[in-house]
Amino acid sequence: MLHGPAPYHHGALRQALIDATEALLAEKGADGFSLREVARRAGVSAAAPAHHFGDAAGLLTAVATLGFEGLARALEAGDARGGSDARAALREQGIEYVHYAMHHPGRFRLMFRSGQLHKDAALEHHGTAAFDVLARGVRRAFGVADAAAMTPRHWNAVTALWSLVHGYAHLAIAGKLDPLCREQGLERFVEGSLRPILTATIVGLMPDAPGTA
Amino acid sequence: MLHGPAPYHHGALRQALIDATEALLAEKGADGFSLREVARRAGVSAAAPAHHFGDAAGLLTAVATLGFEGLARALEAGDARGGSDARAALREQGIEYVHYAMHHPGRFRLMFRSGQLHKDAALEHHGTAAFDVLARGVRRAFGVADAAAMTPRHWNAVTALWSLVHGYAHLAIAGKLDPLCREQGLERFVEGSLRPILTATIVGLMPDAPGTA
DNA sequence: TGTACATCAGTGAACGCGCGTTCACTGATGTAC
DNA sequence: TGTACATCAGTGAACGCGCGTTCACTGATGTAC
Repeated sequence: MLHGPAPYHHGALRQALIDATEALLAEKGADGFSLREVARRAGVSAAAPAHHFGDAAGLLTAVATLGFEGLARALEAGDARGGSDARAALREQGIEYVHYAMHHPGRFRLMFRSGQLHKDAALEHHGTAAFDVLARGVRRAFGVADAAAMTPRHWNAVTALWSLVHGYAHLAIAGKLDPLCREQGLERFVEGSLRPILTATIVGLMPDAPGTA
Repeated sequence: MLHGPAPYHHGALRQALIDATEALLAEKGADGFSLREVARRAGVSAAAPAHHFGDAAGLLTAVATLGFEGLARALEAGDARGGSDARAALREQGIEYVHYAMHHPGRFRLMFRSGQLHKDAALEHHGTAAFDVLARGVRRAFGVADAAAMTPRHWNAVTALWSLVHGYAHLAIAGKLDPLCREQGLERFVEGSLRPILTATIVGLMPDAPGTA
């Protein structure tokens, strides 16, 4: 297959820029990001990214939005893996959350750096959607049928689980858990510690709730 | 008291630069930071900060080191407030951790952005010292006399509590808890939710351990 | 106590660099007839 | 089906800016005698 000269109209510039941004985030984090560097990697002119996305925050917001979409999918997959055991489903969601962050550290950090993102309906929507997966999981584990029936105690459980996995994820990708690994790699350490931590925490938060649906 | 012309030798340049950096972090976060801006705020020449600290990472490392020192002190204070009740002491440590982050968000985030910091013995030392306050609290709550007697289960409790408060702190300063506040301010929300969350989590992590020393 | 001198903290002008943004442009695409 | 034209995605050279760093310097401080 012969490669002619690049066509004047890229055709998939948006995706190319997003891919380049993902690669850049993975490699250097959000600090190494610049519109010009992204343009260079995508093989387009320096002005192209701003032409498409308005400014750097526009491009980063698009990437963060996709990030929340991916996170929500991951949480759904964890939830499904738990099957009819509501607590197991919640635990698997937590494991997915941490794995997602560890596999996409640059993207994950970006998603929570609101200072570099636009306030945007799509971003907000997908952020809320991911949160809702967790909230539904907690509701199911408590046996609360209706979203309106959530009490402060139930919301506290949501907050606690989110905080737990969010903190664990952050510490893991910041290398702060490395000293706790003791010979084994981070991957193995997480495998050994995250599940019991989640199990114990879930029991603490809902000792008397129905364990399975 | 008359202010003469600024003396050629500043005399407290180090502290002035650290103060300016703290103010800048508080105002614009680590992204708005530059050596020139710090110099401007401290009223010294553009070259002065690098002269003193080598480079930006040097100055930021100094600030982060002080940050860990302050965090350790805050945790100690929380621990003391808990008195002889080891679980209460642990809970108060957690509350201090979150409050520290909320009162110094820029500094707190910097402390965990190892990409912008030097690997430094003093930084490492004070980071470990803060961690050790928490680890000692857990040891006491489990009734483990010797550090060498810590089992994986005990370390998991340390990891879990650290993750919980770290995640809670991050979410709080990122504004992610705002939608959960329901009319009340973040401050009040934290006051109402953090304590029960910590209490329940501690129970989950150490259901059979001696509650008080 | 006074003088000479070394040290070194901090200066300030200059540098080159990568950045985001501009703007007149190019040329592929899609639509009207 | 062919032609004319509007649209607009993307170009590329140029701009001004703030940055970190350099380097010859200044002048206060501390020490030796």
